[in-house]
Amino acid sequence: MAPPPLPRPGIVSVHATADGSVHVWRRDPHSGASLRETARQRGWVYARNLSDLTHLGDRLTVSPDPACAQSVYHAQDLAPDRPVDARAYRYLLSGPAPRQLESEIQRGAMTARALKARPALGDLGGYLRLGYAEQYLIASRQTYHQGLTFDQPVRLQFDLETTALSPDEGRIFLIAVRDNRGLETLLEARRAAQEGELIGAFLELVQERDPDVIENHFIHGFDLPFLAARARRHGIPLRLGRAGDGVPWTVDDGSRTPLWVCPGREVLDTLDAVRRLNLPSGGLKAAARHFGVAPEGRVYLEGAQIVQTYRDQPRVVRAYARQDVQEVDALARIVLAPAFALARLTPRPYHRLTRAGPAKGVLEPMLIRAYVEAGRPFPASERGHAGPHRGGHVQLHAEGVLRHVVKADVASMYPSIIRAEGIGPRQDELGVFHATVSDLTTQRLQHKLEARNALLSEAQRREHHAMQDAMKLVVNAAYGYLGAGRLARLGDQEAADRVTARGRAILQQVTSALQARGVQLIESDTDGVYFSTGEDIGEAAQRALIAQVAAGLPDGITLEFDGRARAMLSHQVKNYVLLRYDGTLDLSGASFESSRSERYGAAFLRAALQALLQGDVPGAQAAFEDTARRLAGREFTNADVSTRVRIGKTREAYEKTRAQRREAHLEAAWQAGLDFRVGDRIDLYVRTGPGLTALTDPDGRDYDPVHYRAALVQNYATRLRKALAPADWEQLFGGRGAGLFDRDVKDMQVGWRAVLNGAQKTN
DNA sequence: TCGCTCCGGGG
DNA sequence: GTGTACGGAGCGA
Repeated sequence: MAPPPLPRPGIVSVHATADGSVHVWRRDPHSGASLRETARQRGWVYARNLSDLTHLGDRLTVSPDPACAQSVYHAQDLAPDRPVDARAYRYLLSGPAPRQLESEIQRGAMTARALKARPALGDLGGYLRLGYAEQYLIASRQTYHQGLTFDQPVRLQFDLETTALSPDEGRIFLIAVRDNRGLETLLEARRAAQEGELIGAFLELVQERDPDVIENHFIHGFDLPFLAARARRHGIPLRLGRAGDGVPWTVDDGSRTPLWVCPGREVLDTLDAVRRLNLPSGGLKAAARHFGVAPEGRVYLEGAQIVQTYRDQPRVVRAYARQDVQEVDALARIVLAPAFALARLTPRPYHRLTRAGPAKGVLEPMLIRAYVEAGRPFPASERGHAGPHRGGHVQLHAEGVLRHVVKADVASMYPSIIRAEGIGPRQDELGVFHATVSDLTTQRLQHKLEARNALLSEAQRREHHAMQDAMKLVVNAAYGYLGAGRLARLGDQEAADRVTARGRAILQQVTSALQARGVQLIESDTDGVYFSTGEDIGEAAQRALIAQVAAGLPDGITLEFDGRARAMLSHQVKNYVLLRYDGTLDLSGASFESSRSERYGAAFLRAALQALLQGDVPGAQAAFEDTARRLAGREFTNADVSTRVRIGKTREAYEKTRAQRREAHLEAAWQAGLDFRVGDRIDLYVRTGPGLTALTDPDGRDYDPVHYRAALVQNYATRLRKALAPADWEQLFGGRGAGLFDRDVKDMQVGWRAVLNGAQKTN
């Protein structure tokens, strides 16, 4: 490769094409000015051997030196004087332009491998090729965003309001636009005939504001495809970008909604980032509320109401649309910050990073870059090994209600082990895996400190926080990458096994040391352990106890205090409830936080848990009796007992199969005459007589009390079994009615029992 | 337990 | 024009 140009800060977008032209947009970190540069690149591909290129004859030069500009095709031999694994990528190929190089490889492979059709480069074994922008960033030793904070690039948000969800059925009547330089405006087309002008005005506005980044929620799945379809219908070229004709295109990256790429501007979808957070809903409004950034006086409109509301009260819809883009801006600052920071670390464009997996998509390009920069062959993949992979150690030591509970965990256990033990893939002769994890961990600590440095501004601290978050993401991906099998080029399952084996040993050491100090273990899981001190010894003493155990651990391994609780109901591994000292209840695991829970049952469970965790058995009984009484007296509404399910068919599709096979959920919706589609959610409840029924009257009370009384025991009271002696549980919830040998409830106590050798496994 | 398919989300 | 793919739930075998 040619000697790298000097890296310069402030890259906000790179558009590199197969013909070798590269456009780079920068934002000057000091003046804020936008700079555009044009470069050419030859492109490069790692190759195992040169057997597909013999047809090039003397157009191909082979030497240990990097290509010079004159050589048409060049193969740099990265291991000229040493033996190298035949499966290693020994050569760095380059040509006049990426496409020409690739075409020659493909052409040569057809003859060399006697193929009938021209193969895709990706299907040809023996090559390692990255995207053109990635090739440019690595070759020029640059990454995005050096010296830039999140708001230095011009960020523009826009949001469409349309008359339907599909561009075949609806049109755009309003576009809300704002940017982080003070723009906030609405463009409208009150009549259908004005839609073309509306789109034109929007495109003009984008060119005028010249943003580096375009953001919205679900922009890849809704706004851009809708806009593109409507523009096409009007014959308007969608000049949104700033290179070539500026028209965006889609890239199928394997996800359901293709990625839209806009030359010279980064298209960022806040939904992609939100999806990583596993919130109950990924919707814009829910995410904004979750992060507390919903604007004051937020207008909420159902999608289907929007058109009618616009007709009757246009101001409401205008406010709604304006708030949408404000919300996207606020949400983006939070959820896009990790991707923005990651773009400084890995040689990939910003817009790729909300979708890129942290291992293959973020870490691996960094590893490849390290080999390219060192001028060394990229190692051959390890063949997977046969032995079964063992994960972390998970064990239940006690079940029932325990008091004064502490959680201790090993900080960043797997990365710490990788670092402390020098673990890395066998084939990684440069040790870049270990060096990368190690460097990132060190730098991360620095950023963590700076993020808390009171001398820095809020914005600076936020940048440091985002940086340490990004580094954490990569570092945590490292273990998974080792074990990822064939997908990971520098994966090594044996190394992954060494990490987990060491982790199990460390956890074992922690639990033994705790036991030796007389505490009761409750549950240990991979890198953490819950235990009870029996008596309340206070937080300081609990922390001191953990510190004593930590002192016996190997260098580089830290055991931390990770919270405490007044009491814990241990139900099953990973299924437990904590009563904090401030009275709040934390429920964990599918047994306690199922999305299918009915409102009446969830309320009972919380009330009963609250009582039991305070040792108040009569209180739990009262909650049960109260719920049972209200069920029998139909004091709950149908909505209180209903559960929400998702529909997997349309009404039409079900109509066809209904005669052969009835499906309970669909049948209920069908009977109710609902016009349902795939993905619709419907609420169902059980009625006396007809059984499962769609909820059409939420305030009604015609549910089946007998069914729900049984469900109260089966689905909810069951979760309390471990807290009580079996006979007591039967007496309280078993539904036998009062008996001769009944104990007085006031004499009953919550309790726990040790689980001797059960429930031990690895995950 | 595994492997496959489908969904999310937007007006 | 770009690039080997997201994560979880739910289902059937």
